[in-house]
Amino acid sequence: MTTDALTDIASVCDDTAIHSYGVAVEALARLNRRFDRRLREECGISISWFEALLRIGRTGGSMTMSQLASQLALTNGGITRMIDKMAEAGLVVREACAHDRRVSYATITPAGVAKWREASLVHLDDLRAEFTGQMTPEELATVVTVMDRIRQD
Amino acid sequence: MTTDALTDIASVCDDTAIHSYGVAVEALARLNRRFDRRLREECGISISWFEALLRIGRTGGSMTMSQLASQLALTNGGITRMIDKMAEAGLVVREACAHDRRVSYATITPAGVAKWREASLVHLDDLRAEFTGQMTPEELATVVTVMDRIRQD
DNA sequence: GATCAATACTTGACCTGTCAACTATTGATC
DNA sequence: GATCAATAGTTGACAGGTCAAGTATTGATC
Repeated sequence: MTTDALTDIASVCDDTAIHSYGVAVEALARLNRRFDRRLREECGISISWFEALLRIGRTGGSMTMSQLASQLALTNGGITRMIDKMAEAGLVVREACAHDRRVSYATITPAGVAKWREASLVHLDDLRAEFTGQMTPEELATVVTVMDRIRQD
Repeated sequence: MTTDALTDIASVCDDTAIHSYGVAVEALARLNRRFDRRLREECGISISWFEALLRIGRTGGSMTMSQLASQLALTNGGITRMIDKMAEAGLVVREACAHDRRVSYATITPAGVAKWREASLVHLDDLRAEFTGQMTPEELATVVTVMDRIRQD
C-alpha cells in the first residue's frame, strides 16, 4: 500500500460534505449513548422507549404502529417488537381500531404517563447540559431549522 | 387516561430542548438509513464499513482497535467483530504491533482502498443531494461547528 | 358482489452491536 | 525482579433492530 494511493483518495474524502456528515453522526451517536445510559440507570427505560412514550403521549395518548414507525424512523417490524415489550412492561396497551381491523393502536397507560414524566425530567436535564447548553440560541435555531428540513425531505 | 394528565406533561415535553433533539435524531436516522441502503446496493458495503474504511484510509492506512472504537462511537467488542468481517471480505488485514503485543492494527488492503474510492463517490453524491444540498453554506458551517463542539465534549 | 391491488401489521431468520467477564500484556512501584 | 493496577483486545450471551415473506383486511373496479 503506497502512501500515494491513500492520499490520492484522502483528497476526495477531505470533501466538506463527507467530513461534516461524519462529525454530525459521531456527535449524535455519542450523545445518544450517554442519554440512553442515564435514562436506563435512573428510570429503567431506554431512550427509544422514552421517545416512543413522548410521541404517543403528545399525540393524545394513542398512536398506530405505522405512525410510530414513521416518527421514530424504525421499520414496522421493529415497532411491533418494541410495543410488545413496552406492553409487557405495562407502559402501553394494545388496542384494536373500531373502524379498520388491520390497524393496531398503542395506548399509553397511567404507568406509562408516570414513567414519561419521570424520564422527561432526567432527559431534559441531560439535554440542557450536553445539547442545548453547548450552543447559542441562534445556533440552536439553525440546527433545528436544518434538521427539520432534512427530516421532511 | 384523562386528557388533562397528558397535556400537563405534554407541556413539559414541549420544551425546546426535547423537541430539537428529537428532530435532529430523527433526521439523521432517516438520512443514515437511506445512505446505508444506497451504499449496500451500489457497492455492497454498509455505511459503517465505509466510515471505517474512511477513517483507516485517511489515518495512513492503519489504526488500532481502540482508535477505531473511539472514532466510530462503537465499543471495543463491536469493533473486533466488525474488523473480523471486514477482514473476511478482504478489505483490511489484522496486523500485530511490534512494540506492544496487546495492540492489534487494522490495515487497509488494496481491495479496501478500491472499495473506499468507489464508495466515496456514491456517498458524496448522496450527501450533496440530501445533506449539504439542503442548507446554505452558513447553515452548514454552524451545524459543523456545533456538532464538533458536542463531539469533543 | 367478485376480484385484486394496496394497506397494516406480524413473524421467522438473521445481523449488528452491547455488556460483562475474560486473557494477555504492559509499566510503575516496592 | 515480583507484584499489581491499568490497558488492549476478545468472547459468550443477549438485546434490539432489519428484511422478506406471511396473514388479514380494506377499498376500488369491473
